[in-house]
Amino acid sequence: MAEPQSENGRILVLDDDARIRQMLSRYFEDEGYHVTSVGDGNGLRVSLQAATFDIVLLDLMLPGGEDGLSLAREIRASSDIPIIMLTGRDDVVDKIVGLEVGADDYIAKPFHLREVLARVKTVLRRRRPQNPSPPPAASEEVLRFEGWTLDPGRRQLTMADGTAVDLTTGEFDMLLVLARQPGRVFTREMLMELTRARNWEAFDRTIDSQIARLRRKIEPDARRPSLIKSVRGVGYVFTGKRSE
Amino acid sequence: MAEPQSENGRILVLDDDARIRQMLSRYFEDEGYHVTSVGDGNGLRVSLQAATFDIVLLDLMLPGGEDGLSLAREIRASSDIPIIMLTGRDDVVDKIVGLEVGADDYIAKPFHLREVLARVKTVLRRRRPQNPSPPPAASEEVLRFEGWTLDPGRRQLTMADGTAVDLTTGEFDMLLVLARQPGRVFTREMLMELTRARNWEAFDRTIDSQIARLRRKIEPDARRPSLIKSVRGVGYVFTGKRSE
DNA sequence: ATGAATTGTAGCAGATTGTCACCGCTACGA
DNA sequence: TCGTAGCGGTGACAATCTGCTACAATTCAT
Repeated sequence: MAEPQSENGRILVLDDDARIRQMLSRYFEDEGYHVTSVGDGNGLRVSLQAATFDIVLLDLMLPGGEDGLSLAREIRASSDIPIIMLTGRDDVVDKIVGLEVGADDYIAKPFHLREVLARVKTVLRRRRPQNPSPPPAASEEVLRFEGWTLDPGRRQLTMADGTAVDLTTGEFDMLLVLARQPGRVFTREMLMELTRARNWEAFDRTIDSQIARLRRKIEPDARRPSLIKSVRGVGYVFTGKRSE
Repeated sequence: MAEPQSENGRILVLDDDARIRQMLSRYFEDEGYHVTSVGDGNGLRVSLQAATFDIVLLDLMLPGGEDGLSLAREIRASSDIPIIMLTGRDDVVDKIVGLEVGADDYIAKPFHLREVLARVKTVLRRRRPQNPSPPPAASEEVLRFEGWTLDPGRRQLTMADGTAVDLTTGEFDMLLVLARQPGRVFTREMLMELTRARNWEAFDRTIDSQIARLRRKIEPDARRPSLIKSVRGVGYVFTGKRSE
């Protein structure tokens, strides 16, 4: 990347955990965003006074009497800057209230950086056109096929009997991309672009390996794949039948 | 190129950047396509009303409240004209959503004109059976004939007794193309176009081989084919009776 | 920082497909 | 009816491509 790409957007991060702040800062800066991070409500207020941001990532669980929801409400009172909340995994109430308060999306901790990036991009894009009615359609829908359940939000796959299948990030991403469009044949190049950040190099069998690993975990008989089939000379297709 | 060759296809380009529009226009016109280019969503709508096109090249990043994805969705709602999206280099979310919305392919900016031409040709050439680019859900119907069941979605063929027949990618594609139009005679050239990506070369018995292999797997008596018959001097026909 | 987990590479084995060569059959005219 | 030019059927083999195991390089989590 020879590009300067320094202004994808200005992000303000509020989290009491310094490691999380640093993690987000580094990642987003690498991605070409300008990041300011603060550890408490006052820092947030000061920063918002001092500069303008395109989006705020707001941790809802703050120590010491601080309350993320109040802060969100406070921000909303004076501006309509997009807010993405970082919530505890199962904090359903917070999520709901958060969206009511005017947050644009929420991400459950622990989260994957790639996921956060995706959400940020989505929100920023959605914002560009005037989007006066904040409550956006919540996050993505769950995909069901042949008894399996793929939950993009929680990033987990469960079998017919309810058992959770342990997929790695990469495996999950791969499955998600494929399963979203059953019957569509994806080339390796497309899969590479859609699941990795990296660049594609000519003779690369990475995708094949990943597919093999994924099959091992989800295909009853890896010799005769029923969910993910290969299309010689082209790539792979998801052949599971979507159910409602 | 002495020929007038003005009808390779009619392309509609939407991009807010006039330079890009011009670049694409000139290039594709040189290549014998008829190009109409517009700079915003309204232009797109008007053009689609006014004339018919073979393909749409759609920039996803539009200024001023316009949203390429919405436009793509809008187009899909009323027609199944092929769409190729022009996306930002790393915009994975856009790519995924774009494909979900029903785009046929995407090209990351900045792109090479050659590349665009290649993709356009590919998309136009084959509305391939195996590459169901039609609207997302449009899972195809299952074909039944003489007890056999051919399921394009799952890419599998089952016999009367429910046993799955193990067909290779090429065999499956071949059968699918033939079985979709029982009684229609396909020349070898058509079959080559419809089942392979490669180019056709004069003396090629590839199709014959593939047919032979396929027959071996599905014909009760390969000597006297009952499902796929040869038409001397022309090609092959599928003669199985479709049943519902 | 360090060990564990995940992902990227290599390379061999097995599949699948592209070509060739050879043969039998069909169409057609002498 | 016989002979001949072509065409289609096949088996054999080479060229490609995919599956998989093993191991190295990275990334992640503590």
